[in-house]
Amino acid sequence: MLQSHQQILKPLTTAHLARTMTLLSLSVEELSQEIDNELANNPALELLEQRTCPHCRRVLLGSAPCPVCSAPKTLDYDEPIIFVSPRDDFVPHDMWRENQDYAEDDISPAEEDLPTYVFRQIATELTPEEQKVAAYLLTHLNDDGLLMIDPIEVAQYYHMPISHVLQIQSTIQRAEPVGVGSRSPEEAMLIQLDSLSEGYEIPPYTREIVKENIGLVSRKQYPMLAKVLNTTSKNVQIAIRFISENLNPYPARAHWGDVRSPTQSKSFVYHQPDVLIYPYNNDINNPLVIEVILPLSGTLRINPMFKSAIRNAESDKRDEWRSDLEKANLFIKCIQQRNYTIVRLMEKVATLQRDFIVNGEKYLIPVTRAKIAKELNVHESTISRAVGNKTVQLPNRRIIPLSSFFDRSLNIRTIVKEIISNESEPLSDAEIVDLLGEKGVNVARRTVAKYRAMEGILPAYMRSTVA
DNA sequence: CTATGGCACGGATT
DNA sequence: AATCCGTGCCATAG
Repeated sequence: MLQSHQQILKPLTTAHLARTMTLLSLSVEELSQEIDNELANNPALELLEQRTCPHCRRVLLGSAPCPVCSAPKTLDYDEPIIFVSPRDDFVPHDMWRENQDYAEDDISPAEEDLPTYVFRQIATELTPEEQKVAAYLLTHLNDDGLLMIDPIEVAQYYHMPISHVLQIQSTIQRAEPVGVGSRSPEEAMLIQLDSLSEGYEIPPYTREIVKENIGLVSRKQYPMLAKVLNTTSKNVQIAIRFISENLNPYPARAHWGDVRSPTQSKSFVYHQPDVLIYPYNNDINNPLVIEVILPLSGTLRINPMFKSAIRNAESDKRDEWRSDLEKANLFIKCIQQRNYTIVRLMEKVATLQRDFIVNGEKYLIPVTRAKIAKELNVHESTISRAVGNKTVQLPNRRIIPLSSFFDRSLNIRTIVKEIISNESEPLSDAEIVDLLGEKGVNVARRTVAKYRAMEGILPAYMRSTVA
C-alpha cells in the first residue's frame, strides 16, 4: 500500500503542477464551470453544505466566523484585510445591480456580445427578412466593430437589391455604438458625425477631413491638410481636435477609463470580477478589504462514503475508483493552491498599490510581475498566470483587469498628461522633459512626444492657438 | 536652427 | 519565443 502510494505520488507531482497552473490562469467564472464539471464526473468529490452568515448572508467556509462581520470595529493599520468569499453570494445583490447599471451607462454595452447587443436595438424596426440580413451582417464584424464583408456579396446571397442591403446596414450603423457595421474607420466616423450633428455644431472642414484626408491626419501632416483644404491652419486644428475628442474610428473599442486597451482589445466585457476591493465600512480612511472571490459556494471535499466504499469494492471497479479518488484529491489541492497564490498576490499588490486603488491612476507604482514573483518566492510565470485573465473591482466600482496593476508606462504617461493640462502656456516636448527631470523621472524627449501623441494631445505650437 | 514625427533597433518583460 | 517600450537617428516643416 505504501509503495503504490509513493508510485502514484511521483508522477502526480508533475501532473499536480500542470493542473495548478491551468487552474491558476482561469477566472472565477471559468473555474466555477470547471468545478461543476468535476463534480458531475467524479463521484469521489463532494460539495459540503454551506453555512451563511446571519448578518450579511455571505456563504461561510468551514467553521470560520464571517470575516466581514466579525472584523474589529476600530482599525488603525495599513495592512489590508484579506479574505476569500464564495461565489454565489460574493456580492450582495444590490451592489451587483448597481455595478451593472454602472457598466451600462458609463462604459459600453456589457453583458452580451456586440452583435447581439446591436441586433436587439434594431430588431423592431426591421421586417423578419431584413432581420435575417442584419443578423448575417452582424456576424461579420471584426473586433473593432467594422464590417468584414462586402454588402454586394450579401445582396447576391439573399437575392436582394443592394440598395436594400445598404439601407439595413445604415440602420445598424445608427445603433449604439454609433458607426458599428461600417466598412472602414472613415465611414464609421462619418456616421458618427451625422449623428453628432443633430445635437452639436460640427466645426467646418471636419467632414472633409474625415472623408478625404484622414490619412494625413494619422500621419500628422496638419500643415499639409490646411493647404489641401485651402483654409487656415487654425480651422484645421479645431477640426482635428473635434475629431480626436468625439469620433471613434473603431466603434467597438470601449474606452476603458482612459484611452488604452491594446493588450486586451478583444474583450472589454467584464462580467464577474475575480477580486473586490473596497474600504472597510465604506470609509476611505479605513483599511482596504480585499475580497477574493471563490468559485464555490461550499467546501469541496472527498466524499467519506466513497472512501469507505472503495474497501469493499470489487477488484475490477477498485482501480477505477481509486483513480477517481486521486483525481479528486488532486483537484482539491490545486484549487487550494490557486486560492493561496491569489490571496498572497493580492495582499502584496494591494499593500503596494494602495494609493492607486483609492486615489486613481496617477498613483500607480510601476511594478513588474517579476518583482512580485521574487518577493513571493514563486516563479514569475506563476504570477503571470495568476494575473492574466482576471479582473478586479475597485472602490469606485470600476472593474479593471488585474494586469493594470502592473503597467509600467502608464504612470509616466499620466504625469505628462497632468503637466500639460496644468501648463499655463504650451510647453514644447523638450521643456516637458526638463520638468519631468525635476520630478525625478528621466526620459528622452522622444518618449514624451510619444506619450503626448498617445493621449491625443496636439503639439505645442498647435495647442497655442486653440483656446 | 528648433520642434516633431517616422522608422527601426535593442533590451526588458511576459 | 514573442511582445512591448524607450530611444537614437534622420527627415521634414517652419
